[in-house]
Amino acid sequence: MPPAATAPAPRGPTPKTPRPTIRDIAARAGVSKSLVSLALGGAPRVAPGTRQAILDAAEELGYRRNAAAQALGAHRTRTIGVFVLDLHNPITADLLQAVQAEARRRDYRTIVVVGDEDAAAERAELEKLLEFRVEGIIALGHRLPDGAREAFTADCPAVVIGSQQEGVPHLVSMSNDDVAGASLAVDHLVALGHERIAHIDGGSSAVARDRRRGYRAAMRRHGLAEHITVVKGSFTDEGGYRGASQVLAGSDPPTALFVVNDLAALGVLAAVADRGLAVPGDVSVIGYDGTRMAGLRALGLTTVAQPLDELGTRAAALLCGRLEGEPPGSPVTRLTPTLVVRRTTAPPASRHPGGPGPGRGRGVTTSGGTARLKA
Amino acid sequence: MPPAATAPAPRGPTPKTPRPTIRDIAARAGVSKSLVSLALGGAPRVAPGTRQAILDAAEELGYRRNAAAQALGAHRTRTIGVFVLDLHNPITADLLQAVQAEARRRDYRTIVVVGDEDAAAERAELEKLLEFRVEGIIALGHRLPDGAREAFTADCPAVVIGSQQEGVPHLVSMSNDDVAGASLAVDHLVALGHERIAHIDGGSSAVARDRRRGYRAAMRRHGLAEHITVVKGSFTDEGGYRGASQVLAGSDPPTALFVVNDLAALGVLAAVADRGLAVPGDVSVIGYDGTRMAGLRALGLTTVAQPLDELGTRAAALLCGRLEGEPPGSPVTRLTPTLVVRRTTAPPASRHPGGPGPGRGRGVTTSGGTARLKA
DNA sequence: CTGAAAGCGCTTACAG
DNA sequence: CTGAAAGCGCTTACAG
Repeated sequence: MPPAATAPAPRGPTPKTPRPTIRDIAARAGVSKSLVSLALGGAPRVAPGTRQAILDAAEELGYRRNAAAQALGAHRTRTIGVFVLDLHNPITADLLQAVQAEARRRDYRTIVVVGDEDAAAERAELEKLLEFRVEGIIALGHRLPDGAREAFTADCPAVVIGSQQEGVPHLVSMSNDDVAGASLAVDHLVALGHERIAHIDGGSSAVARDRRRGYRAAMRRHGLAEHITVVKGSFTDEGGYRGASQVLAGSDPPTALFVVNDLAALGVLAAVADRGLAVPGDVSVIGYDGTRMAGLRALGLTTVAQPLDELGTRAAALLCGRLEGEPPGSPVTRLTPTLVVRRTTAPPASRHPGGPGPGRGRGVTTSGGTARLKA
Repeated sequence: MPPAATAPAPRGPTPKTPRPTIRDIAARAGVSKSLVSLALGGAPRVAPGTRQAILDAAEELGYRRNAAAQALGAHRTRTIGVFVLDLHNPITADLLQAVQAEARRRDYRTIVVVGDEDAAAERAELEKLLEFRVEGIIALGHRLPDGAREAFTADCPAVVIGSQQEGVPHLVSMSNDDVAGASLAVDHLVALGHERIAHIDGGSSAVARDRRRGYRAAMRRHGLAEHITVVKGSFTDEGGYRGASQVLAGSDPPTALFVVNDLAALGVLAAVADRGLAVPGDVSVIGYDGTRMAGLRALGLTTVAQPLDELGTRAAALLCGRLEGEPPGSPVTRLTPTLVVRRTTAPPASRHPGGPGPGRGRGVTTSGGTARLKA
C-alpha cells in the first residue's frame, strides 16, 4: 500500500514509511525469504509460477532492494568506483560516459566521486570508495604519491586512465601514446613547412613529460634540434596564455605552437590575438586531446585526438575482466592517437608560398567544418 | 598485519585478505565490540584511555569501516546522491564542486551518478541511488515526466538545481531567475543602442521557456515589441549555429543576438564568422550561464552569469537542513543572475557613432580581459 | 564507562 | 524446487 499522500510531513532522516523487505514479499507470496531472494536474484531453479508470484508481490509492494544489505549478505557489491580528478577538463565527460556504458553492459554498477584542488580531499574520496567496498577503481587522473597509490591498490584493483603507471601492483594503466601523439603534431607542422616550432608544456606530470619528450624527439628526427623550444605552461587556459605570451615576445618567435592540451591551446589562441597576430596566418596552433570543445565551430582547433571512447571502454572492460577472474595481462595499454586537422594550422606565412598543402599523413583525420585557411 | 606483498595474486572478486572488523579491534584492544563502535563513532562517554587503545588497535590493523554494515546497523547512510544530467554542460562542474564542498562541510557523504542521452538509463541511475538508500537527492537537471518525479521524491527529499519545479511534494528547486537574467541581457543590448535584438532559444524546457519569456517581456518594456524575433535553437553548439545562420540570412537581420546559453553562443559566434561578419562590429552576441568557458580568453563572451557556486552551496545546505529536521521552507528559491560584459557586445555599427559606451548598469560585472571593442 | 544481546535486510550453503 | 538457519559487520537500546 502506498503511503497516504495526506499524512503529516515527517521530519528527520527516518523514512516516511518502513520500506518493504523480502520478508514482506515472502509473506505476501506465501513463500520463504530464501526463495524470494533466489527469485529476485534470477536464480535458475525456482518454479516459474512461484517466481511470478514473487515478482508480482514485489511489484505490488513497491519493493526496492537494499544495496547495503545485499552487499553484506553476498560479500560483494558488484560496483566499481570511478574517481574523477578534474571535472573541468573536457575529456572527463567523454571518458566517464564510456566507462559507465561499458560497466553497465557488464552488469556492474558505478559510483563516481570527484576530487578537487585539495589533495587531502582526494584521499578522502578514494577512502569513501573503499568504505563502500567497491570491487575496483577507475581513476581519471590522480595525484597520489607512489606510496599512497600502493596502499589503495593493495585493497582493490585499479586502472588509471591517462598516464602510464608502472611498477605498482594491481594497478594497470590505460593511456594514449603521448610520445607518438606529440610526434604527430610536429610531423604535421613540419609537413606544412614550419621549422620554428615551440612547445607550450604542462609541467611536471607524467603526461606532460611524455608529450614534451615526443616533441623533442620528433624535432630531432626532422633535423630541427636547434629550434627546440620548450616553454613553461600548464594544462589550463591561463598556462597556455602565459606561455604563448612569453615565447611570442621573444626575438625570432616561432611560427607554430604545439600546446600540451586543448584547454591551454585556447589560452594560446587568445595570447596570439592579443599580440595582433592571426591564426593560422601568422602562427599555427595545435592542441592535444581531441575534446569536443576543440571541435566547436567557433574554435576549429587542430588537435591530436586521444581515442577517448575506446580508452574509457577498454578501461572498464579490463577492470571488470579482472574482477571476473581473468588473468591480469599487461600492466600498461597504450592506444594510438590521431591527428584532427581543422583551421588553426596552415603553412607559415613568409615561406614556401607554393609549398605543400595541409599535410595529411597516416592517421590523419579532417573534421569540424571546412578547413578554411586564412593565409 | 599487512598482507604479504609476495603472496600469489588472488583471482576473482574475493578480497585478498579478510578485512579486519570491529571484532578484531575489540579482541586486540581487549574490549567489547560495542565499545569499539562507540569509540570509532566518536561517542562522548568512552574513557579516554580506552578510546586511545581502540583507535590504536584500529590503526594497527588497517581498519576501514564497512559502509554497508554501518548503514544497515544505523538505519541511515548520511549520504546524499547527486544526479548529473549533462556532464558536457560546463556549468555542471562548478555546480557539482559547490554541492560536494557544502555536503562535506555538513558531514554528509556524496555519491554521484550520471545520466546520459537515454531516458531509461536516467531512471536506472536514480533507482541505483535509492537502492543505496541515499537520504536525499540533488539533481543537476533531469528529464523525468511529472509522474515519475513524484514517485522518486516520495521516497527521499530532492532538490533540483536549474529549473523551477512546483507542486511536487518533497521536491524543491534552486534556480536562478531566468526571466530577470534575460532582461539583463536585453537591457544591456538596448543600452548599447541595439533595437533589432533576436533571441536564439533553447526549445521546450522550463529554462528555455523562462529565458524566452524574459526576453519578450524586456523587449516590450523597451518599446521594441515589433522587433521581437525568437529563433529555434537548442542548448548546444549546433543549435546555436543553425539558429544564427537562419536569422542572419533573413532580410533586415538583427544587430544583436541573445542566446539561450554559452554553449549555443559559441555556435552563434561561428555562424557569424562564417557569414563574414565581425563580432561585435557587425553583430553583438550575449550568452547565458556565466561558464568558465565563456571567460576563456580566446572567447571573451559576454554572458548572463548564474551564481553557480551559490546555487550549489545553497542546494546542498537546503537538503542537509531538511535531513536534519529543519522545516521545509519555500519550495522554490530563485537567485539573481548578473551580467558579465566581455568582448562580444558593443554598440551597433551604423548608428550612434558617438553613442553610449558599454552599458554598465546595476548588477553589472566586467571581467575576463580588457573589453577591447573591435568596432 | 562498559558489555551482552538483538536486529538491520540480505545471501547462501545445507537439508529435504 | 523449497525452507530453516547461520552469518555478513555494524549500531543501539538496555543493563550494569
